[in-house]
Amino acid sequence: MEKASRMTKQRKLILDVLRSTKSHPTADWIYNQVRGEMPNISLGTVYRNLGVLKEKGEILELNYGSSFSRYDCNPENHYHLTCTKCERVFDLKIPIQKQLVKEVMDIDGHKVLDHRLEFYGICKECKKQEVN
Amino acid sequence: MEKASRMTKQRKLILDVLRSTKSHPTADWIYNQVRGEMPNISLGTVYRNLGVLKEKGEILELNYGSSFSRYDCNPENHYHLTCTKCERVFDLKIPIQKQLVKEVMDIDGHKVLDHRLEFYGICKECKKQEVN
DNA sequence: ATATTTGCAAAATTTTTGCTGGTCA
DNA sequence: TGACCAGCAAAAATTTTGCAAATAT
Repeated sequence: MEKASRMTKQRKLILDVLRSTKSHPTADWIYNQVRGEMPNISLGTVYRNLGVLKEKGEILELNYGSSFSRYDCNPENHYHLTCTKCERVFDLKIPIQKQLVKEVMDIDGHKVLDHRLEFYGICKECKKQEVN
Repeated sequence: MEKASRMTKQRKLILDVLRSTKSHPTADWIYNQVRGEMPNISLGTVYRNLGVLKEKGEILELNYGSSFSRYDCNPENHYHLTCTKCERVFDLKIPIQKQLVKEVMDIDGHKVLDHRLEFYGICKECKKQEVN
């Protein structure tokens, strides 16, 4: 059975901060935000709580294409585009591609439990500023 | 214009080691393999060369779903399945999903230059050993 | 009451970098 | 010959962990 867990002030604050932004922040960014409200919180606590929240399925850890993780308050699988110009990560509206899972099972014979799809390119906003 | 680059003994050996395996090894694994042949090579050199080879488009760096990178001697985009049981990474045969790129451009309005698709699950071999 | 969590600091892990001398083309 | 590269070792960057005190339920 699942381990008990408490909703401490720290954990709640971390979750609130993550839910209050549309960006996909790093642990360090979250740490700095949270410190505004709770100056003595430690970075270790932030990491531990992000880990717990991830285990409970309340958030996602994104560690794609860089040496550090970003976190996402939306635990449902969805896809992202990382802008190579401004480095921001955007949620995409395109639907989950369920047929891919079937395809991998049929063609490659593995049992698929999960998948991640990440795009890289120039975001809508940076595109406007591009000279042709 | 592009920077010149030399095929040093070290760089060649690193590339050969990477090309000789179907696994998707870490820098440290490559380092240890290469040391068998060239005991004085340094880990820094391995990292530097993997970086150069990646820049030249000869290999891929895979940094998805873990805290460290793996490397792939096949520089063409292709998809992987990471087995959550044996931790191995498998190349998949399913074709590149070009329509996804168009979908992201049409639905989300970003300019897509590249994409990565990673699957997680139980590989063909581990599946056999599973009890039902 | 007590299992869980915190803050702190130290350590672990993975990767990068400065420097000086060596080497490929 | 001269830009590029190697080895070494130290540092950087990110994340994890041990411990004693505090806290949520």
